[in-house]
Amino acid sequence: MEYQKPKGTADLLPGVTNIWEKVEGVARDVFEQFGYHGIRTPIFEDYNVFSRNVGDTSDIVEKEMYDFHDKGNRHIALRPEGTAGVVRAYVENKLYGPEYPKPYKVYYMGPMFRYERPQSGRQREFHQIGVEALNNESPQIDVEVIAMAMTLFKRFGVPNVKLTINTLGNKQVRQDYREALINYLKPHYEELSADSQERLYKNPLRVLDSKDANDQKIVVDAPAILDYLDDESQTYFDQVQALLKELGIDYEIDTNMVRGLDYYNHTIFEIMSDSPVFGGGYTTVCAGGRYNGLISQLGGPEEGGIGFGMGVERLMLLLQEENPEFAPKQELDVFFASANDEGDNLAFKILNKIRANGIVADKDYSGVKVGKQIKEAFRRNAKYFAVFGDREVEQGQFQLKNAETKEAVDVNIVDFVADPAKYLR
RNA sequence: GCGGUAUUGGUGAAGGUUGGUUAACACACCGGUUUGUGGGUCCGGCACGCGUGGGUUCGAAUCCCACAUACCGCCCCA
Repeated sequence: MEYQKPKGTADLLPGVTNIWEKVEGVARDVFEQFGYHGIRTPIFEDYNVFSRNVGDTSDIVEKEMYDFHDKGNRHIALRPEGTAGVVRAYVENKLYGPEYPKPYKVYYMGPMFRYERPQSGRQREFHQIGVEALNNESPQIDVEVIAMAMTLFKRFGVPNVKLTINTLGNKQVRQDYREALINYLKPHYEELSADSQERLYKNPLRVLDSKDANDQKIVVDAPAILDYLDDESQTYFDQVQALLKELGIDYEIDTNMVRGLDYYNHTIFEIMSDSPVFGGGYTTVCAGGRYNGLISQLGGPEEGGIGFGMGVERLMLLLQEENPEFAPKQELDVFFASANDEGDNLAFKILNKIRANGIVADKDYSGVKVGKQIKEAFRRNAKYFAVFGDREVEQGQFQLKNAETKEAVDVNIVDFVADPAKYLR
């Protein structure tokens, strides 16, 4: 093989693109229903848009960013996530102005890039569907965003997912808690796994969701963030929970749930699946949270925001397992076969006429024998197939056959072109 | 970034430990049997090559090295 695709990328071919397109279509419908509209921001941004805002304690910035210097010596990075670019666009276009709706609600879907070791459901070029609700600090919006994500999974036909929420509190809370956690873990330093020892000062919250069994034992008695919430943060979290209950949305609180990106605070949530495709245990397919402070950090006003991102590749795995019938089969209304040149020319002309009526139609272009052409009709899932042979064409007709019932009728060409749908039910 | 397993036609793959003449078998596909109506039968065709590049050898899919990619685990994350 002379050329192969770059590591961690994928070719999506017909047969799977129909599933992707259906997923995107369903997502769009749901988002629009909730008042969100599409936004498309660049796939690459100034390196600092991500490095200074996504967070420099996260590996995403430290070692997973796809960055380079362009011919003008600008430091560019392929976007590793969606939020920073959207917020940058929000600020740059002054979408916080009085003439714009508040909150400003957008959605996006597209490729993201992280330089990491590929595994099932994770690639270097991967895709996310995400939403952002900017310019708000209302628990109602938190719950709306969560409800929207849950609705999405319902519409995808995979209702067996688990919602987990937590709060990180405001900036001060986060700081206090971080300190308390370090103080708790310090005496256990020698017992911690090597990974966790490293995490202790860099990002102590990460120790909480360590997979190491011994770490987990230590963490059981660690202080919980809920004990460090101030009144404001506590009230906010209580309101979010109350609203979730009002909408009848089931959830769990996981005080050990943390976030890979630095900009989060207050409400964070994940939607997880324990589908066997993920090889046992829960895997996150959708994650989001609030990021008050990010907008001002990027040069905008002091406003809050909240959003989520969904990994499309993981969603595809889930869909394939839990709802394989999700995407419609590709099929034809009618396929034209012909026995001679005259019939073939006739078929070509009729084909292009009835397509204008919205009929999904195709014909043979290889000139093989009629029998082969008809075989092709079945292979393509045609509902009907038409045969243009000597006998029929002479009489201004063709034979139309229902592929399922095998019922065959001779159809007058003029009548057929006038109202093809009548014959193709 | 670290560790492990793998890579043979359109597909599933046998073969590699014991290097040696035509790379097994099956499916799919193509042609014929059938100048006109899908799946049946029978006949025939279908890898000058075994991820890529080197090396060892009289000779390599088989042994050695490097690289690439895929998959699994860690890190991390959606």
